Amino acid sequence: MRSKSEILDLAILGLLQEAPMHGYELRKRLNLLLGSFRALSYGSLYPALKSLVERELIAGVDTASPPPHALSGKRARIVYEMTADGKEHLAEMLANAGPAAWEDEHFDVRFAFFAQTDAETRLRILEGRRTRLAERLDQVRTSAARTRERVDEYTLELQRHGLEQVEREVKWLDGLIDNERDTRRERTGSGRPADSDTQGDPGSPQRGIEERR
Amino acid sequence: MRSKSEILDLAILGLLQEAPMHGYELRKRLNLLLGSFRALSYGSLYPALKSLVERELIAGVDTASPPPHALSGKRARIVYEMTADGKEHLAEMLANAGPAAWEDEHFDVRFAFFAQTDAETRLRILEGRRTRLAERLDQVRTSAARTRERVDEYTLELQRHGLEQVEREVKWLDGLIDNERDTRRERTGSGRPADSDTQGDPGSPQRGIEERR
DNA sequence: CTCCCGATGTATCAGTTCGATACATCGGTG
DNA sequence: CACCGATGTATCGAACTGATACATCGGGAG
Repeated sequence: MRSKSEILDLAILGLLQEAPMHGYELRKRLNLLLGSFRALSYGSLYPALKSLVERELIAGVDTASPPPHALSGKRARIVYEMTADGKEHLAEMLANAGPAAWEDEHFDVRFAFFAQTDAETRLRILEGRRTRLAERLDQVRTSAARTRERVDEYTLELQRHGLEQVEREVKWLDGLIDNERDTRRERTGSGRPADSDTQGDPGSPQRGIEERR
Repeated sequence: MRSKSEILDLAILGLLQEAPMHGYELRKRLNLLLGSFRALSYGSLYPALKSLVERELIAGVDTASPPPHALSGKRARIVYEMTADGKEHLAEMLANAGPAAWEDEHFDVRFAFFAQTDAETRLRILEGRRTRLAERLDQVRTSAARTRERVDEYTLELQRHGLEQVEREVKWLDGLIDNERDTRRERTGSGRPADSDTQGDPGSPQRGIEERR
């Protein structure tokens, strides 16, 4: 009920934080933000925008009507921008890392806005996510062991591949967590900068993700 | 509209092909079949079952009522089994590899029933899926190149990871495709009638099944 | 210059799916 | 024997999707 719309609110506010935008663009940015696909339909977006406007977390400005004097050749569109309340609300959401934050749908969005999230919360979310995945891994492996004999090879291969994907994701998370810890350690002062990466391709963001504000 | 319920029909029929089952079990099997998660709710399952019964593709037998003589201590449950029409319908669906077959939701299910699918169709689906993924990869890379400068490192990392996952999947598909081709060549190639198994379990992924802890 | 077409843009609706929940029985365990 | 978690069937309202309608913009073909 709330889960989806809540995370959608967060995503919208997060994007509007960077710059005011109109619906169409918002949708595009949202879709490419989330990895690759996962098309968000207008049927979700517009109601969400409406709700946000009603709650006065954002304000919609029609570009066409306001200037009666200047004949802005521009097409009519509604540009949304955050209000003060909206900024506050966003900050709250970003600071709060409830157990929902590491479920599938939520995690990607939360991660996408890590730059606006404090280090504490980042770490909490990453670790929560990791635990969640490990849990799932365990569960699947157990039930897979029970059905081992009764399934054909294709099904088996599908499960194996699924498992591998999740394992890969866990490793990815481990890299990110290490990175966060290193950054934190540097910040809190102790000597060793923990310099070189263990491998050439941990692929995680190199350091230097500082908060600027 | 149809897309989801159609694939759900296929999945149900495919499972019932193996053995008659009741709703609860069907759901469990379905959920662990599909990789790991992706919970299917009863709100979808029961209506689907009802529809299938109406179309007489399956038949539901209440285990409790039939035997008035034997006091079967068994709990009341409805076991579903395929009808002749259902088997026919399933065979049709399995033989048909429309362009929908390699979309995200469909592919997993189609793959899960590859053992019941002929080699021709298997190959078509695998290749269709591969093309689809490559397409997506291309698209994402292009749009990513355009936005490269404007996004923070976490967003970048998220996209990079997403891309990597898809690339990995493409490689996986390549392996499977090669495997199918080899199997096919063996079959059509030199005259070794000894190999003639009725329908294909043979090829299948050979790498996968290694030890689990 | 004009016409057409694909991209941009806002918006809604019917049909589906989901999450929660209700209800009931079964098999253990303390 | 009382509790409790797993098994089992079933439904409802809220939410989401895919399709569609409508309109304007920019640019290339003729």
